[in-house]
Amino acid sequence: MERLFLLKMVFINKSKVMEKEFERGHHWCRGRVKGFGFRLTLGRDAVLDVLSRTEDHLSAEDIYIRVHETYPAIGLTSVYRTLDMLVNIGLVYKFDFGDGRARFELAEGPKGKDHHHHLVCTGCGRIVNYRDFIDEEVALLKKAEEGLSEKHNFAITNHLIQFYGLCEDCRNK
Amino acid sequence: MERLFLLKMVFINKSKVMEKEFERGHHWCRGRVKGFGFRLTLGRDAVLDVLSRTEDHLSAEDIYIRVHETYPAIGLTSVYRTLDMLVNIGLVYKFDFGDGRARFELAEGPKGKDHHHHLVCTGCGRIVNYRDFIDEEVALLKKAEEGLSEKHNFAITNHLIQFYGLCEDCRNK
DNA sequence: GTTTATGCAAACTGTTTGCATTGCT
DNA sequence: AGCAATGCAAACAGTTTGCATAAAC
Repeated sequence: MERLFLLKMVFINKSKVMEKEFERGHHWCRGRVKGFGFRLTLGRDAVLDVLSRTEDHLSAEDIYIRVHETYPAIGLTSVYRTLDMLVNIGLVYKFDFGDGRARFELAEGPKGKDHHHHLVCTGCGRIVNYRDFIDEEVALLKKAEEGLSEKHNFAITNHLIQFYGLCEDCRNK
Repeated sequence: MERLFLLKMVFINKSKVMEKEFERGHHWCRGRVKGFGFRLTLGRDAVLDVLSRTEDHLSAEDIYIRVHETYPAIGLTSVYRTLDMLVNIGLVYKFDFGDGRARFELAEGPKGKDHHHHLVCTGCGRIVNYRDFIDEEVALLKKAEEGLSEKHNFAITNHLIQFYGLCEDCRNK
């Protein structure tokens, strides 16, 4: 009960503070969830909140831990189920960076898509978002998509680009 | 597997590989394995043989089953350990297509690199190799690599491109 | 004869599922 | 009220590890 109250207060305070233009992340997501006929529960809202507040690439357990701080009632299972649902409705992307656990990030911010790709350090696993060369990539990929659709009869919906290498720290070892 | 050791062996082995002209099958791989100081066992040879005979993207268990046909003494554990070693020396690529199991393919055929990327059907999991637009992609990626190396201080060693979509069969359902 | 590689079984890890209960709407 | 969503524990799948044995070199 009191944690419900606490959670509400957090939201209220945050809203007041951030009401301006630095929107409190995921309001717009809620309509999307409901729009698909899913119920907007505290757990789901908390998961969306965590995702909307970070640039990191969180694993299910990372998310569970962070949500747990403000909403301790949540179980890891629900995090998995929520993420699965969010991926299915296209609100969240699921990535694999080769370390055996899935990573998640919001597909879209309040300001629209934030198209970027990932730079993965094969030494320490660090992941960097980059937004350079995106225009050229998109142009090329559009072309490739058209060609591949025709040649292989695929209806292409998505693509993935990742670069692998060693970050500065790992190179100096 | 110590990095230092591997690096040394790479240089020593370079000439050996070059002097051995292109032979049939996976003969050329053997020198590479030995060159790195590993023993060429029946099991390892059989794994390489399976990989060299297919265009498919086999999982560890797929490989185990195929090797088992000609060399029933092999255990799944050895397949995993062999693949791990082959990935480490760069003879094999390891991929993840999102179905929860790793897939492997020979990095290089007797005729040299066969640079290609993958088209993944999200309906049935079918994977198609494509070799179109590779030149343009490589040109763009080279450029991106240079820029990213500089900007994010990464020494980029590799990249991954995948397209996702629905194949013809899955679209008609 | 050394040292590396192997097979087996058991451990591990991330994820999924069955089921009784809770709690949105 | 009614049904979707949840938590817990147990199941699951792919992969890894410990250890005694076998086999390359």
